Amino acid sequence: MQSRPKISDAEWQVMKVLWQKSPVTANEIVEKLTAETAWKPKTVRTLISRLTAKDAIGFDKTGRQYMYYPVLTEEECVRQETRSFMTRIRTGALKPMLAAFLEEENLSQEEIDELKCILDKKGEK
Amino acid sequence: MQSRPKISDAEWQVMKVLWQKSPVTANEIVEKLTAETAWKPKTVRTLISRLTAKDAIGFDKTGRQYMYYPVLTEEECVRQETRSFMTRIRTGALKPMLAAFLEEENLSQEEIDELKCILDKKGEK
DNA sequence: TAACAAGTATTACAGATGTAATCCAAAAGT
DNA sequence: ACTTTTGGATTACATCTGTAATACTTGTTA
Repeated sequence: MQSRPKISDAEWQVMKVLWQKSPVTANEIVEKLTAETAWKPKTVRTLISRLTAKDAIGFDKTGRQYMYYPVLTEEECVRQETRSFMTRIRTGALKPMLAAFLEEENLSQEEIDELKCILDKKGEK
Repeated sequence: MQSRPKISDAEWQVMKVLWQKSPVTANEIVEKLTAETAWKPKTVRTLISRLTAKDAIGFDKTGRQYMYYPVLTEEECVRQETRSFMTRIRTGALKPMLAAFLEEENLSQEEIDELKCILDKKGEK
């Protein structure tokens, strides 16, 4: 069971590692994250455990070590986050919110063009 | 003290009420929110208390009732949320994320046009 | 002025989260 | 085979959140 388990901030870090490359051992995850963050190895282990408990990631036991892989895709999770972000932010008018959002981001010219392209497609449909 | 207190999901609902209109009495907030949500009046009171504790909102005591008003502006809060949303989501490439983001939203034609307008302005500058 | 009503403040309590440490079992080395 | 190591499972614990209920104060009313 797990329609849409909530992934916490810290857990997201682990998901991101697995989305980049999988399957990997717990140790590989630990190495990456202890390098990027200030977490102790045990902390990362805890996050991994919680994610498996939530069925957000899975593993195959190949001998002593487990090989972890993501169960939830990055797509779904981004979608999920987007939804909760939007409901949180939105007061009614979408525009001021998105304006602030876009202001906040330092978009490159290419990114801007790509976004316009996406919007065009949505527009004509 | 409060550089950037974290506003929880439930607390955001209260902030949104105050951003729409302020100052208001606790009762007005309670009425709005018990109508929109399934919360009991006491629950809303708790949220109000926590927000004052965080200095996210303030009040003037006029007699026995307090008049509440937001201390943090909607702008700052949206910016804040945007930032944490982006750092959470972002793996490196902005595009796939924003694509999913825009896909997810059901934008009206007008909204699409407005966004393109915002993008244009960013683009030319 | 005493009792009441209406707001505010305090307390409650379970589950999520951040951040680990300790315990246990099996693999690996001696 | 016994001990050491190592990785996974269990336990820890404070804070934050969701969701309220109870207690306390002080205007208001009889």
